[in-house]
Amino acid sequence: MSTGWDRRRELTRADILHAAWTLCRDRGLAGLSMRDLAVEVGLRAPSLYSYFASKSEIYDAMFADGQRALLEMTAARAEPPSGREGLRSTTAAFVSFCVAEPVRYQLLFQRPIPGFVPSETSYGLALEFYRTYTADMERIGVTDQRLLDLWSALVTGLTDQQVSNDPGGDRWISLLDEAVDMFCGHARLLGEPVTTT
Amino acid sequence: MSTGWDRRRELTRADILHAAWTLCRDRGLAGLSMRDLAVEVGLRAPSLYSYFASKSEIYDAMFADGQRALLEMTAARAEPPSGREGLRSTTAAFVSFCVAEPVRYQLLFQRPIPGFVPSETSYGLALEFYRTYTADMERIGVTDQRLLDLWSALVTGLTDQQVSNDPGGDRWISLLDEAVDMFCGHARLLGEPVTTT
DNA sequence: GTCTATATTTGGATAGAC
DNA sequence: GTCTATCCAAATATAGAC
Repeated sequence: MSTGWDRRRELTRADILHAAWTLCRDRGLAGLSMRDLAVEVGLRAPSLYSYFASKSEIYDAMFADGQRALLEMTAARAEPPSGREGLRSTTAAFVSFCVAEPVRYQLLFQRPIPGFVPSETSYGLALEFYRTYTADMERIGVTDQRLLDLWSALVTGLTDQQVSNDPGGDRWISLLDEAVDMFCGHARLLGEPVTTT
Repeated sequence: MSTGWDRRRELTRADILHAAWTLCRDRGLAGLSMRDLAVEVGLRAPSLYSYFASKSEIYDAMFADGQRALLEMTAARAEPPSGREGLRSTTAAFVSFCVAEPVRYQLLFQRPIPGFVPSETSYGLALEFYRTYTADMERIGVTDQRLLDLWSALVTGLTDQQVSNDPGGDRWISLLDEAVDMFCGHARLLGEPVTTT
C-alpha cells in the first residue's frame, strides 16, 4: 500500500508547482530557474529532479495546471443564454480569468518560452477547452468561422492590451460591453444593446 | 577628413544590424547571441564591441531601425481620406507592415526581451509614430479615446492572431475589411460598407 | 529522497597583444 | 579594429555518498 507515499509525493509536486507560479509572477515566465525554485520550496536544486525530469516538465505541469483551472472555471458557470447576454457573460468570465493572472495567460495563450511545447496530454486539455468554447459560442449563436475568428481577435486584443499596457487597471476591460454591442450589431445577434451610447 | 572612416564604420554597423535581423528571423529575438552574430558577419565576438557597447545596444539599434521603417512607410503614404476608407487603407498598411516581419513586430510592439528597454532616442521614434498615428485617426474621424482604444485592440488582436496562429497565411488579415465595417457601423463613421455581407 | 560536489554548456564581456 | 585567450556568471543537469 503505497498510497500514503504517492500522496506525499503529489503534495510536494503541488508545492513545487505553487512555488513556480509565485516565482514566475515575480520574475516572468522566462525568469524561472531551478536553483531559485528549489530555494523557494526549501530544497536544493538536484532534489527537484526527483519530482520533475526537467525544467520543461515543470512548465508543462504549469500549463496543464492553468488549463485545468480554465476548464473548472468554465464548468462552474451556468450554461450561457443565447445572444448578446450570453456572449457578454461568457467573454467577461474568460477575460477576467486571463487578466487575474497575467503570467498564466501568457503561458496558456502566448508562446513566451522559446522551445517549450506542451506535451500531448497537456495540449489535450487545451483542445478540450477549445471544444467547450466553440460549443458555447454555437449555443450563443455564433457559428460562422469568420465571425468566430473576428470575435477571438477582438477578445484577445482587449485582453492583451489590458495585460500589456494597463496592468491592474481597467482601461480595456471596461470596453468589453461596448465590444459586445459592436460585434452583435455587426453579426445581427438577438438582444438589446448592453451599453447605453 | 574622417568621413571615409566614419562611412566605413557605418557600413559595418549596418552589416551587423542586417545580420542580427537575419539571425532573429531564424532563432527568435531571444535567440540572438554575440558569438553567432559575429560568425554571421565574419568577425569574432569581441570585435562587435567596437561597434556596439553591449548586446542591449544592438537590440536598441534594431528597435530604432524598425521604428524608422514604420515611419518611412507611413510618410510614403498619401494622407488618408476621412471616414471608412481612410481607416481601411491606413490600417491595412499598418497590418501589412507588421505581418511582413513578425520578428520586427514583436520587437516593436511586444516586450519579448526581458530587461530590454528602448533608449530615450529610440523611444522618441516610437512616440513620433504614435503622434502621426493619432493625427491620422483624428483626420479619419476617430477622436474619442474609448473608440481609439477599442480600435487598437481590434487591430492588434487581428495582427497577433495572424502572426501567432497562421503565419504566412491570411486567415485573420482577410477579416480586416469586415472589422472596419463593424467598427464604423458602431462608431457611426461616414461612408458605405466596404464588404458586401 | 536529499544532499554535496561537479560536469557541462552557454553567453556576455574584458585584457592585452598585434 | 581585430584578434586570441580568458574571465565570469548563470543555469541545467548528473554522479555518487548518505
